[in-house]
Amino acid sequence: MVPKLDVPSLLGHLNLFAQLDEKSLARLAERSQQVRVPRHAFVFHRGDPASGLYVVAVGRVKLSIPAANGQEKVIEFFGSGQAFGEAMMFIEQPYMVQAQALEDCLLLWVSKQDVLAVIDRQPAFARSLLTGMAARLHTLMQDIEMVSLHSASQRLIHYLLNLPCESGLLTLPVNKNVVASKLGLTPETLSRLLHQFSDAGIITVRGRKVTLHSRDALQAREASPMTH
Amino acid sequence: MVPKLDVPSLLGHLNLFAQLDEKSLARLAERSQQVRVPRHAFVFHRGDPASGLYVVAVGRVKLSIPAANGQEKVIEFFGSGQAFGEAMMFIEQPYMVQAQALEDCLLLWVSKQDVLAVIDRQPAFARSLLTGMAARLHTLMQDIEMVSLHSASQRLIHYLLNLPCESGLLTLPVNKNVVASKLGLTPETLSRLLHQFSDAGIITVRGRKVTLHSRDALQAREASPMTH
DNA sequence: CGCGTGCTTGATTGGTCTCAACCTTTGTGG
DNA sequence: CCACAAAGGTTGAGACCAATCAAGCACGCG
Repeated sequence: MVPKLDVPSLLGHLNLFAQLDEKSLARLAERSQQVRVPRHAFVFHRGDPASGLYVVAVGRVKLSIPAANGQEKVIEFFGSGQAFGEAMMFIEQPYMVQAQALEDCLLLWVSKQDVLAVIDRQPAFARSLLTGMAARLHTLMQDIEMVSLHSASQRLIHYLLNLPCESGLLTLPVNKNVVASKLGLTPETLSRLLHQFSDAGIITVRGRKVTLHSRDALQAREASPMTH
Repeated sequence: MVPKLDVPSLLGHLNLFAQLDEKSLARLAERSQQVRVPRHAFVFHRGDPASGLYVVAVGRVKLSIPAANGQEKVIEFFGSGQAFGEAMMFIEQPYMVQAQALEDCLLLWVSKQDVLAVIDRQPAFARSLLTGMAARLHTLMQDIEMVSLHSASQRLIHYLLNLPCESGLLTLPVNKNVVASKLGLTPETLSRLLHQFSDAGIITVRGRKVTLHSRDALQAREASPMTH
C-alpha cells in the first residue's frame, strides 16, 4: 500500500544533502523516518521540543506563529525537496512556530543526533546547513523590513512582483486568507487592495490567477507611498 | 600608541571560537585585521559585499535597516565579544543591513576564506557557527512575532521585562530614539507609553533609568490589550 | 439542494503616526 | 565659566491607515 520510496536518491538530490558521499547518504536515509501528515494536520506545535529536522518528500507545509483567538502569522511555505526545522535543533529551545500540512504530505524526519554526526564527518554538509540557514535569515530580515518599513500596498506589490510569473500571468500559491497573513494584512484589506489595483487597470484578478499588465506601474506604486 | 592586544586570547574566550585548537586559533588571530571605527561611523553599509565576519573587541555596534528620509529600523546590538556579519558570508548577496558604531570601537575582521578553511578542519567550529545563527534566527522570529502580532504597549512591556534588571532597576542600553526604532515605534509614541505606565504607578522613569515597581502589573498589561 | 468556506463590500473605529512647538540636557568654544 | 548650539526628549492637535464589525455573495462539495 505504501508507495515505494527511494529515500537515498530523494535526499541526494536536495541541495542540503548533495555534498554527502554515498555511504553517509545511505546511512542517513536508512535511519530517517517517513511521516505521513494529512491535509490540515500539524507536523508540530509551538512549544514542542525540536529533536530533528524534516524534509518534504511530497506536499506542502506552512510554518506560522500562532496568535490569540485562532489567528496566526504565516512565516513561510515549504514544498517538495525543502527542509525545515533545522535551526531549532541547535539551540535548546522548543519550537516557537507551528508547522501545518497544506496538503496531504509525506515527510522524512532525521534525528538531531544523526545530523550532528554527519556534520562532524563531512564539513561540506555543515556548509550546506550554514548556507541554508543564512538564506533563511536573509528572508526573515526582508520580512522584518517589509512589515516595519512598508505600507500594506507596498508589501502586496513586492509580493506580487516576486512571485513566479510567466509572461505576466501568475497564480497565488495559497488561498487569499493565507496570503493576507503572510503579508501581515487582514483578508479584507488584501481584497480591497487587489480591487484597487484592478480598478487602476494594473492587474486583473480571477480567483487565485493574477495577471500583471504593467510591472512598471506596480513598481512605481511600490516606490512612492501613493496618492490615491 | 596602539594598545597591545592579545588577539588569540581575545578570540579564544568567545563562544564562537572556544572550541578551536591553539594552532587554528593562532593562525586565525594572526590573519585577522584590527579595524578602528569611531563613534557614529559605519562599519559597512547596505549593499556592501560581505567578505568576512566581524568580532567586537571594544565598544558597541548597531545593526539596522536603512529606510527612506534618514530613518532606520534597528535590528540588533552587538557588544564586546560578539560576532556579527557571519550569515551573509554564506550567501552570495551584499549586506541588506548597515552596521554603525554606537561608541568608538575596535573590531577584528576575519575573511570569509579563513572562516571557511577552519570550518573544513574543525567540525566543532561549524557547530558553533550553526548554533549562533540558529539563535539569531530565533530572535528574529521573535521580532517578527512582536511587530506583527502585538501592540505598541505590548512590545514595550516585553522589551522592558527582558532587559537585564537588578532588583527592579534597569537602564536602557541606548537612547530612547534608538529604543523606539528597535521596537518599531516613533519616539513620540514611546515617550507617551512610558508616561502612561509611569502615571499608572507601575514604573518610574528618570532619563535612561527605569524602575519596575511591579513586574506582575506589567505582565498583566502585556496579556490583555488593555482598557485605558 | 443546502451548507460551509472563502471572499467581498460597506460603515465605523481606533491606534499610531505626523507635524509642530517647546522643553531639557549635553557638550563646546569663546 | 558662561553662552549658545545641537541633540535628545516631551507634549498637543489632528490626520490617516488599516483593523474591526457586520452583512452579503459565490462557489464547491457532500
